[in-house]
Amino acid sequence: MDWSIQEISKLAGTTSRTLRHYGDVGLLEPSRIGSNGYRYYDDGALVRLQRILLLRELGLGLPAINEALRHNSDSPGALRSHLQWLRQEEDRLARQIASVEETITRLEGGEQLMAENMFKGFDHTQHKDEVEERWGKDAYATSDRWWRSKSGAENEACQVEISQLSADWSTAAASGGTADSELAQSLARRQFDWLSGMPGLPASGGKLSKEYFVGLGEMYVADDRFGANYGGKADAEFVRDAMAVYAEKHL
Amino acid sequence: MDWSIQEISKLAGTTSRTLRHYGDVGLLEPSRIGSNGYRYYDDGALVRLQRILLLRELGLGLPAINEALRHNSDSPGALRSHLQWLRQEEDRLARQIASVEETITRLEGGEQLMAENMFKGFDHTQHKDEVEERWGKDAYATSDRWWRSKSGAENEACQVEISQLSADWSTAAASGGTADSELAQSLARRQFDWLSGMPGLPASGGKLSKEYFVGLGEMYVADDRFGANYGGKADAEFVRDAMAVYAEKHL
DNA sequence: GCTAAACCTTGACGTAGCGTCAATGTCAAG
DNA sequence: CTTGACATTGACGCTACGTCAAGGTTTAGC
Repeated sequence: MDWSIQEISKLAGTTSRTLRHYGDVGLLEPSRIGSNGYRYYDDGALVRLQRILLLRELGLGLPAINEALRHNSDSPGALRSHLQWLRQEEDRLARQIASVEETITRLEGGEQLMAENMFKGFDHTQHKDEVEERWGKDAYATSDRWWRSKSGAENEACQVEISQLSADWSTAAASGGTADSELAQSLARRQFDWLSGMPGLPASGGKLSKEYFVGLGEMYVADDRFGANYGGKADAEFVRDAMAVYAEKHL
Repeated sequence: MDWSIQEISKLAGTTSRTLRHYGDVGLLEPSRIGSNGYRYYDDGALVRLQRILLLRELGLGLPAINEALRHNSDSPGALRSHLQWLRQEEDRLARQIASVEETITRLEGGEQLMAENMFKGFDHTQHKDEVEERWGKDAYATSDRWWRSKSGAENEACQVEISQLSADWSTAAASGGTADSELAQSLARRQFDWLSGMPGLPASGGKLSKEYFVGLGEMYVADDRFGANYGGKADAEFVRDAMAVYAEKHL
């Protein structure tokens, strides 16, 4: 007892195109091929097809399905790892939804579509490649995880803090003071303190590493994103210099 | 002040390939193109690029981003509809996760990776919404549990039985007999007996409810899935009529 | 002035899983 | 014999780029 390609496709609730595709990728071959080239499927193929479709509905990819069926159709191994992936996706989606909601809220509050960008460049996570090269992959990953793990409220508080700091730097730079002025140094200390609150950053003697702190200042100048969010390169240089002075004095 | 393609890609934390792609699809054109064909981007382009990347991280597609930026970069309209889609995805994922977990549990219980599809359309559980509306949630849930609770062997036996019944219906419909022919009526009785074996179905006087039996026949016609598994709408009508005749005579 | 390194260009394939023509051959019914 | 339904292979399309490939440009060092 066998069926034509269209018959079996209807039996299983799919399309003939799908069956041809499964044949092409070696997932389900016809049990017989007529002299005219027609594909015919028997009930063994039907059972396999139904298993394939079941697994597909569960979200597995075709290669994974092939593996699962080839290895042992009744062992939950493939499903377990697939479940992990699904949970990760769920997490990712949840975070993305939270981000979108937050962004909408901020837009409604009259803020610009720049919010995180102001923050960008202030910590090292935006200089991924360079930071990985200089301080190792963990520094980036840890800090990034930390940032992403913050709740909406915490996140917002962070944003406010960094926005304030950012605005104060701008003001100070515009006021024409020097990098070793009291104002600039107090800002450098706030910046240091803020960075100290982030985990995974290079430290020495329990404090944020001097090398890292100075290097970050250099990045601000080298990487124009920072300057782009402020008054330009001059401001970035001002910040860098103030940080360098602070580092020499206190680190 | 403008940057080369690689400079701006690093500034924004992306790649030159991405920038070329954005140029190709008209999402972000270079602000200037040198006589040698080199692309150059100014700070206006940088701002736009950063907005693009922000929206992209939120999961919007490139066309949607283009719309959002062209229409009004600070209106949350696009984000709202995107949020809806994200929530749907979240729902879908949650359901998929539940299904996978259930499947794993059943596999651990020694059950087979069964084809529920052969069975599709023949009982009411495939018409979930409608059956819940007409006969209450219990009818669906009970029957579904019953089905799922069957062991692999039982399940397979069931499959064979229902496949046979299904095939016989097809033959009878194709043979051109009437709904009140002996053949059709014997099939209706087999169908009735089979359904009688399922728990949770509406009954009256110890027998399967006439109303339910007739209604199920109507569903076969109304819901194209049934016809799709057979010879089309005509066959479904044949089955429905035979069932109705049987119900009048015996219920 | 030459050369190698580094950076630029366009072009095209690959990805996941089919949907959707297109051009053409085959089969069952009237 | 014709018509219509169904079959075949082939190839493009879709998302958002990654990844060569082949070849031109600029820059830095000798």
